[in-house]
Amino acid sequence: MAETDPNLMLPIHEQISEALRSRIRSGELPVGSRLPAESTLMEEFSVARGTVRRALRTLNEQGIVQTLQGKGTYVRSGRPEPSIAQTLVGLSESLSYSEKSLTTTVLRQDIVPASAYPEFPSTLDPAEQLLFLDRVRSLDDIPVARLKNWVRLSLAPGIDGTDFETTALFTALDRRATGHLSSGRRTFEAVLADGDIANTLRISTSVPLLFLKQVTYLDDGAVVECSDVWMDSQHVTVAMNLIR
Amino acid sequence: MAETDPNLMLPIHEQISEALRSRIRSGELPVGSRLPAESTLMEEFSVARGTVRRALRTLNEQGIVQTLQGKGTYVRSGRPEPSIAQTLVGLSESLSYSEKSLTTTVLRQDIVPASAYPEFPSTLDPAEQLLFLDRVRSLDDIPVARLKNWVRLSLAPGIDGTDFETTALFTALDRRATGHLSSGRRTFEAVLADGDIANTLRISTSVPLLFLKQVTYLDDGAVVECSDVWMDSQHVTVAMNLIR
DNA sequence: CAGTGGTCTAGACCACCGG
DNA sequence: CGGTGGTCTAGACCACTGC
Repeated sequence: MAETDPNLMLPIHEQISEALRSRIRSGELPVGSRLPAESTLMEEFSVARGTVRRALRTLNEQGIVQTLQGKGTYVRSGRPEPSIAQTLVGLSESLSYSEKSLTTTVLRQDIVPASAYPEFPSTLDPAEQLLFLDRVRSLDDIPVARLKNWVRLSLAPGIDGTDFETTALFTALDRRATGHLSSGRRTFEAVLADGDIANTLRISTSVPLLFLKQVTYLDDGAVVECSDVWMDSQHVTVAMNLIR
Repeated sequence: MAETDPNLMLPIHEQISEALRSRIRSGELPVGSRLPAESTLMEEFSVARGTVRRALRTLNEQGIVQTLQGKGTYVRSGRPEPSIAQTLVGLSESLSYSEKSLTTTVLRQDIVPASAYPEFPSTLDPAEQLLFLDRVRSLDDIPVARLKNWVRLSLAPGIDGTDFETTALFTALDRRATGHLSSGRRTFEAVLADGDIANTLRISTSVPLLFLKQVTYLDDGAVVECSDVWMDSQHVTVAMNLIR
């Protein structure tokens, strides 16, 4: 693997996976076709087998190819459209695939001490400042989701000046965070709406809601943000695509 | 790594990841603590570094630990919920990471014509045979999930002879399906239990349940199975890990 | 600086698949 | 059977972390 610009130096396994991705995009490796055997790729890229396998692992994890023992590695049939749940994106990024108009109303946007939210999923100095965001998302003017977010201001300085009616939280985080957003975790539960939630979603308290708890991590493992989301599944469904 | 029973022979890296999972469950490795360094684990298990890394990779993918360059591998905060959602696995595969005992009761196991389930997510000959499975999953004898599955017998011949109290559906599908399981799709909703569901889960009809609709595809894109799952989120939480 | 994980090599043996 | 991927070893060098 030649590499001309030292600034663009990427691990060899990433260069290989990108080269293969490119062949798949161009149609040189059509859907359903078999990739060259690992031994062939070793020779072609002049690397050890472990490096080829590391590259193929990435493509498998991305759902681009599927490796079958004793048979080979095959280009997957057409990639499913981006799903809301599989990669780390904000709710608005995923809902925006819909044709309906998405609007956001900010109910509260305050700076609070960490002691005001002891459930924050990592231990904080009680005096640390958090940005508290309380919003309602509507599709075609029907409220469908209530979102409460807590953001560590020390890890996203200046984010409190954002207009969150027009800017998605993830967009602001990408710009302001001291590190890169790296991973997240979501849990799903079913709950009944409490009075406050029911009011803003204009439903009764006996309606079951989809409740998501989310945590967003930076590269270094620090929790930069966490959120509670209640969704009315009569109006929005959470879907995800899965890879074996 | 000694291995006495050749029938139970598992790859060494899986034995190591299970050993570490067990230490985490038992509290020997508490939340937030650092795992032994890879070099230490090499000595302890008498394996090469690559094998240790393969084991840690599994735990990372399952969201149980988080590895940080130059620092170490840490036990993740939060309950170790099984991450059912990121890769295509059956419910039992994901719940089995819990320390509780998982049991399955089969309520019905019948062959029905496709006409009996018009909601099947692909167009079928009304006379085609489907295996209908109706099961209850319990953790420590508390019923936590009700599962209804419809499997196309023509794509998984002989699967109707399986004992589904001891064999997971995905295990049977892996063995019987005419192609490889390749992908799937899940949707999440919150619903109220109807009378029948409430009875089997021993809850009232006003309890909100997590409702999952799932579809499983083969390599060639054919729908081989679909299912409806109701889960009591007071007892089980669905979690997923997300990568940016 | 020492310790950690990330990458990479060059071999080896095995299990699975298909003809 | 030959070809494929799955596992595993025993090294090596490097980048990042924290003291």
